[in-house]
Amino acid sequence: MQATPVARLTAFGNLDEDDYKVLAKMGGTGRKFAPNEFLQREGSDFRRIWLLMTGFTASSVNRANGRRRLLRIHLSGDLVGLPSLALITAASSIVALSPVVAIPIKISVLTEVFESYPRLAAMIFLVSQEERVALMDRLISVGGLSIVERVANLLLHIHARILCSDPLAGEAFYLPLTQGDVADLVGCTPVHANRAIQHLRSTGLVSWNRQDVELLDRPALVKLAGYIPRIVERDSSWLPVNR
Amino acid sequence: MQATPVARLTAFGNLDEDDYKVLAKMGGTGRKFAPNEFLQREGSDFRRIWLLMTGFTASSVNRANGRRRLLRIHLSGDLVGLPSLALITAASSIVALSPVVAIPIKISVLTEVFESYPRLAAMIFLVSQEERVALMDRLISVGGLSIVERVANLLLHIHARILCSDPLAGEAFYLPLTQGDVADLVGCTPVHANRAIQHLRSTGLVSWNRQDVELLDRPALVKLAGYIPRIVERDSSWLPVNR
DNA sequence: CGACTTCTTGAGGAGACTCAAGGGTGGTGG
DNA sequence: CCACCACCCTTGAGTCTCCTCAAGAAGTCG
Repeated sequence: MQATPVARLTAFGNLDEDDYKVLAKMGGTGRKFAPNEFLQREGSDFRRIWLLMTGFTASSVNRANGRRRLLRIHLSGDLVGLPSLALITAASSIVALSPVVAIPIKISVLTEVFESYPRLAAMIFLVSQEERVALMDRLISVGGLSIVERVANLLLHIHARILCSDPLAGEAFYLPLTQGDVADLVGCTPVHANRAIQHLRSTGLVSWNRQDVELLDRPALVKLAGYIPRIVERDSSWLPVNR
Repeated sequence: MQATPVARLTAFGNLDEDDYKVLAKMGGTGRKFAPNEFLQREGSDFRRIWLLMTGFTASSVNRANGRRRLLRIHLSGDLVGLPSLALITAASSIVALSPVVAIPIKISVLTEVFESYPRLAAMIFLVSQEERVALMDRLISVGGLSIVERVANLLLHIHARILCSDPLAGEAFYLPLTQGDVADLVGCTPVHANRAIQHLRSTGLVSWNRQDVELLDRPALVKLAGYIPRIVERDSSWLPVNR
């Protein structure tokens, strides 16, 4: 297992040797997915989780009007499919937005983690809490901001996530999303997403050509979007120790 | 600890004697809160979780326009404050919407649960996943439905939660929310919430007088709101056993 | 009884949607 | 190598939902 995919876990504290040992068990062979291919289908009762290695994926649901709604974007290092563990059928699909590599993980590994690696279990638990906060932030965004503000918010969020796994990345990043994808993410029509993007371009806040995005004026974007950086609590003293 | 507050846990499987023993440690004396009183403040770095015994609470953030946004409603049996465990400062406030009784729980109890009661830990983990699904459902609602549909959705959701802790409850329930609260929950103005409620009344779907709500035609409401019942997976075979 | 909050109703305006059509780009196959 | 096709991006015009502002009615609590 490379360093990158565990970045979300190590944000909360250091992993010990045993943790890495059980994580290594997760590291099987990755499966490849093409854009718009599904890792999981909404309504399916087949229970499996994935560890994302590379690429962009999103949780998706189908809408009455035929379009889809993208609820949450997932990047490398994310463990996806956990929410549907609680239900008899999957609440959302998981769809690849770019070429993706993901490792399927057996649920039994999760059993072992909870039974024998309480520290690791608690850290996975914390990542899930972080996801809850992220969903709440998206709810604030969708319910209270204009489309231009939501797009700015989305870009800042993705940029922060990329910085998390690659602290040396600058203001520019690769974004393999169509404007239709952006529309599905911020909850509007492709036409309107296009207008919002052009507004960000014309005001000089963002450069966005094909799949290359650069945040030209991040402070202004932060102000525009009312963006609140979420800083994770590292070395939480309450974390249990492994036996 | 009464039976009701553990309903969300037992939905996933049976608890054993040890589980109840550690849960009993949680059961200190409840603190009372008046409506609009805060259990937790957005931005606070004081880390604590609460077990709700009675009353309605909600996760709340302040908006630029002076109003607040209610992100998620919490009822008795909910463990609130978990998401902010992952962050250095609380992402949202937790506010009482009715008279509330809640038991403060020390974080150290959580440490003990993860260390020694893996089955209970996994069940709390599953409730958090269920919460993620609920947040995704709210995101679908806010991003894709009209105000009338969102209000219908909210009523169906609350009704389902009440049925969960009291299976004998009928179609009528006590809802201690003002129309302003409803507006903050569905993400609109009080004026518009009022119009939506009147629409539901005039079409004979809902009876809503003061704090008494009755769903007069639940099938029609379900259809209107595109409501999808989320059924939890009971007796998940992967759940660990306690040592 | 008076002050306050909540509920209700009206009118005008702004943002986002729908429908529609044209232009650019990459991929495929002849 | 070129023609064609599919998808994505772009732009325009009209419509509708929802918001804002405003004010009055009803209910609640001290």
